[in-house]
Amino acid sequence: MIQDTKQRIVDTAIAVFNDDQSAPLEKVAEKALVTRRTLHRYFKDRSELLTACSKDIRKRCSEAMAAALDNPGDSLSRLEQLLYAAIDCGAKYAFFHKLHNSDTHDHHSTNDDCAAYEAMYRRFLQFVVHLQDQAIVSKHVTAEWVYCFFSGVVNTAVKADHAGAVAKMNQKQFAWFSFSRGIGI
Amino acid sequence: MIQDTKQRIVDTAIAVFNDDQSAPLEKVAEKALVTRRTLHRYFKDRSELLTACSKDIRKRCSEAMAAALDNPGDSLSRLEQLLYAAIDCGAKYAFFHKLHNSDTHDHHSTNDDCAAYEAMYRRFLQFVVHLQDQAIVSKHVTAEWVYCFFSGVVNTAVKADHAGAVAKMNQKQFAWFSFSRGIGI
DNA sequence: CCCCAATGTCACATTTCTGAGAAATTAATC
DNA sequence: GATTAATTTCTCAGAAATGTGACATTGGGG
Repeated sequence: MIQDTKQRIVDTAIAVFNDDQSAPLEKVAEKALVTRRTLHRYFKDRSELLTACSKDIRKRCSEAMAAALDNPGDSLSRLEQLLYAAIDCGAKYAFFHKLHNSDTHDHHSTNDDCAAYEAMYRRFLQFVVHLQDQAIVSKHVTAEWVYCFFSGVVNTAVKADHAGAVAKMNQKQFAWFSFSRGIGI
Repeated sequence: MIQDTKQRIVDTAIAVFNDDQSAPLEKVAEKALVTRRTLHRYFKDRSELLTACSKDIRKRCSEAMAAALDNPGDSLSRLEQLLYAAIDCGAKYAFFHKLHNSDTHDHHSTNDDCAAYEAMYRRFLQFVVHLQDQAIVSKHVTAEWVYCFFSGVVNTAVKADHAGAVAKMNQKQFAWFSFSRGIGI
């Protein structure tokens, strides 16, 4: 039960901060259905909450991505699973990406969260290059672009779902359609 | 000169708010290379600045998109020009989209800005349906998804450029490659 | 029924953000 | 070089956000 509330606050905070970095904590508390006072019982201050978010993201998101890549099966279906995994992470994935690519963020490989992001990023690039060597992914685009595009499609899918612009059942189907073709598959 | 500063503040504000809605005005002023006091001389308060941003966006972005659609030439190249126009609008386009799709935003067709957004949105959908009828765009995806995807690709291209993840000369090329194929062209 | 852990309520000090006045400074124009 | 417009600097008061302490309330488990 205690973990329940704490986790709910973190999940809410990720969604809120992903949308608005400087949103007041009151907003997070409200959406998490607790008082600001309760929020502060679990997290001393804003930065501690941010840290918790970052850690949670690292754990869930990074692990989900790694799991998809570790999948048995051919490269192509691994790529597909990777996309689905990221979409399932939703705001978490979006925030993961945003956190480590913001102007203010100074990257330190010594920081566990940065290291995890970097590892995921590197592995992704490597995987794409591998797919390009197999002539599965087009060489008209760079691996860096494929990564950006991947993140973009995930964001699009998550937002479209949230806005109700696509039926739930179509979300992943459309995302994979556009992503796979968009990288020349 | 007076217009210079005012416009610079608006441009900066759009970029800053696009990244962080609740960013303090100090941040906007700093990036616009003026004092917060100067900012307040042009804009009474935050909401007036926001309004100015919204109007500026409507003007530049909406017009650029309309111009691309009014182009002579075949449908396909119009679509391509539309994408390039949106990418050229950069943060403005992103913010246009964000403003009118945020949870807090309550849409009123009577509001000029909302009306402009709605008009652009409708025209886009109509155009896509037209392309689908001509069998240029795949019918596997809905027009709504194509719109979301379009915005997503624009965002991706703008961010990738800003982050230096792609060479400037490749930005539009990659974006069109991924977008066009991503909708089944 | 009582206890205890989780949460809520309220009150408060502190900090940051906001908006505006007045005078000083800079820059361009004549 | 005097004049004027634009901007900065300094100041301040009020608003909003933040963080905390003391105490009340609630809702299971013993």
